[in-house]
Amino acid sequence: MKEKNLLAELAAYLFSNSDKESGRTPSERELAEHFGVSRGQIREALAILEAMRIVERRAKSGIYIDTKQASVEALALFARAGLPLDPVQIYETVELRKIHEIKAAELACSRATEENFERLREILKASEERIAAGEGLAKEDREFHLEIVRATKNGVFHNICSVYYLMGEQRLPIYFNDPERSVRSHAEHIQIYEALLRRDGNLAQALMSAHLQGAESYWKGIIEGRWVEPKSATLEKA
Amino acid sequence: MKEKNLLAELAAYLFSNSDKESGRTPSERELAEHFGVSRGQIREALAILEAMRIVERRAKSGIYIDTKQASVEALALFARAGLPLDPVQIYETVELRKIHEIKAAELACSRATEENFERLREILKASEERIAAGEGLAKEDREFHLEIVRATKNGVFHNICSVYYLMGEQRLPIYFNDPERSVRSHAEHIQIYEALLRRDGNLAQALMSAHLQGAESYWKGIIEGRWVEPKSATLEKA
DNA sequence: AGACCCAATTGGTCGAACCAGTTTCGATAA
DNA sequence: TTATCGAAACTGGTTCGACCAATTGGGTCT
Repeated sequence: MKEKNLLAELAAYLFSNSDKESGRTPSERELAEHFGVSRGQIREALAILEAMRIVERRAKSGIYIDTKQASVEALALFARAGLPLDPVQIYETVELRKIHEIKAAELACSRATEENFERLREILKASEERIAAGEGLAKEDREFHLEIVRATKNGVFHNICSVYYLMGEQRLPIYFNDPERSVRSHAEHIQIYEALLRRDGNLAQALMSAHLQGAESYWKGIIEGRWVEPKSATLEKA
Repeated sequence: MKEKNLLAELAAYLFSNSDKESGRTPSERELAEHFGVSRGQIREALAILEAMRIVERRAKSGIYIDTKQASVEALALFARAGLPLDPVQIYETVELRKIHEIKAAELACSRATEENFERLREILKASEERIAAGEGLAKEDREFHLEIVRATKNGVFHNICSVYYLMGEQRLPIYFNDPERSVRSHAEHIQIYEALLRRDGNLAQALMSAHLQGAESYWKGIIEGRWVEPKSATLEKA
């Protein structure tokens, strides 16, 4: 088994192998030896981690990590890398989604073009097929919601959403494990699509709000006690 | 004069010195020679640029840049590095701010703690002093708005806002060049603060909405023709 | 004109070396 | 015993040179 993702492994290693007091981590040379790669490789990964504000490299001193705070970029990275996320942070992203998407639905009503509607139809069709096959629709759900953001024609908006949507990526499949949930979501998506098509801003907002309420309650329930571990068993209770 | 920020210079260089068709940039060895640094240095910078999705390194082929799209992380980086931002993107961030902060004001009404109010008072006091000194309040403005987001107690929300607030950082001083604008902003900040203190969510929302409308109109005016260049004269007309 | 082949180029990786501050720890002095 | 000081080990920062294998591009042969 080759190490596909040095970045993720390194980040995880640094988190667990750092001095709890100072945050000081093993040296570049030690890390290089531990991972069986050259120092250059380690430095490249550390440069990225530093740019993401995850670690701080102090010349002639050492590498320091602040385990208490994680930046957005860090969260996005972790999602990409498949590292576990704090359930509280997941809930927070859902709350943020609500803020974004309710407004996005309204804006999309006045700005969506035929291209957007075309994409939405494609996504809904794919969703239908997936449900017919008895599968959950994690991927299609994300695409549907992102396309609505895209329809606002605000590039920065879309970029930001793309980044933090990745955060929920690994948890989404669990949410859609329940087939009934997929069916209900799909039905709501269709309603939202129709509201957009009718350019009915108020209705679209209301539908989106109700649609997201489900997910919010779900995650809220999880952080309030009944936390279910998906696959990996190496998650701290935080 | 030493090159303080290789990353920014490299990014700028790659943008201008890439093949318009394929997006292919000079090789690592050429870049190293051009900037007078070792290949390792270039590779480190390229690793960051790649993590930020600004460039793509294809093994045994070359480095490619997609000048058409820039990710959020790229925007944040550019803001940090002091590179010019597309005025359209600035307007888009202002629109996004409206979405975020109106809701943030509402949430803050129910979640703000004494610590938040304390900070807000400090910021308002600093604003007053700055205005009394006849200066614009760029920094205090950002701090005021960020503190409200912080009062929502949603860490992810705060992180994301911190990131893209950096984008407007360089333009903000221009906005507040007009002393009258600083005075008006400050007065509105006080109103918002009082609404938060009274926990009046509806009022806080309304005030925030009106407050941000000014900035939105301002930037909208700029992207619609009358674009004023601040200091640097090396901005492409895009 | 088209198919083919080979040599130059390129990113990926490694290791050794040197520099100049920082840490660490043991020896020395109080 | 405790505090202080100094030297050695360690650390990140940076450079150079080398090798690999796949891609690329130009030239050649058919």
